Amino acid sequence: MAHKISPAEWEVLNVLWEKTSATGAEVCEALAGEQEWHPKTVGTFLTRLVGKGIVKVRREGKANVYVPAKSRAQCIRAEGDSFLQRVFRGSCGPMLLHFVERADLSPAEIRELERALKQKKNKP
Amino acid sequence: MAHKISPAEWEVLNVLWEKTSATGAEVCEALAGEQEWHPKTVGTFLTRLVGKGIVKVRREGKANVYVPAKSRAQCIRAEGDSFLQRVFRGSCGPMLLHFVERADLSPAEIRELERALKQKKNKP
DNA sequence: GACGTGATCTTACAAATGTAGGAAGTCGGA
DNA sequence: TCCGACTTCCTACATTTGTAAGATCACGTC
Repeated sequence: MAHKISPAEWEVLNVLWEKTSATGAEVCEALAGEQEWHPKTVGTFLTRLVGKGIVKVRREGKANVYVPAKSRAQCIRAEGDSFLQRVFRGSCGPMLLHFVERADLSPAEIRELERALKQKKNKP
Repeated sequence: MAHKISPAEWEVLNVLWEKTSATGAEVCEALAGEQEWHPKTVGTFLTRLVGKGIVKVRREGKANVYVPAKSRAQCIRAEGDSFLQRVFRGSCGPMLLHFVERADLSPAEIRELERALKQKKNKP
């Protein structure tokens, strides 16, 4: 948990988790349109992620293949906790209320949330 | 929206919003126990916040009084959006689900959330 | 086996962030 | 009025982050 993940690194990581593994060029391509990053810039982020122990690298032919070393859920948990602490001083209720009021949710998502809440109510 | 609020600045801002206004020493005191910051460090954060236009300063006697220039809600919205984008790629549903499942909610909070969801359902 | 083409590794640098030290201004008292 | 105790203002410095250039290395081809 030591190292923090920067916003740019999150972008890269999201691609990696989605594809389960990728080369630098692949990451770059996947981000095209969203983030116009120079391949070398992406390379830096990947190297840094490896340095932080969040991504592992393996050589395959002439290119490196990067694969996440930590699960998405794990990182989300840490980042979510820190966000909650920072912005809402740890109060979950108000935070959820804020997002629910602001969110753009499909009926299906609303139903699922209601289910989750009901479940929460039943087991203390 | 130009300037970003750093984690340390959030701590300071939270105090300011809570007290509606405070001197450097007061902020420092309010944070004692949570964050062991040197008064000069807190001073730097306050000055930077003023520089970013998020806080206004007014002289009162021998000390400066700092008062937020932006509403808490305004800053929370920006930070929430950025968090949502960065970590959940903008998908509100999964984000909410994550927090609901992980949250520690009182029955009252759960009821309020359910109410908010119901309201959401009724007006698309 | 030399060469061009990509990809990686090493290095750089500016802006932001965390953390203060030192100089200098200001108010309450001796 | 001069002192001491606080405060603030200016300055500093190490890290982290965003953004890449230059050097180098590996592969397929001639």
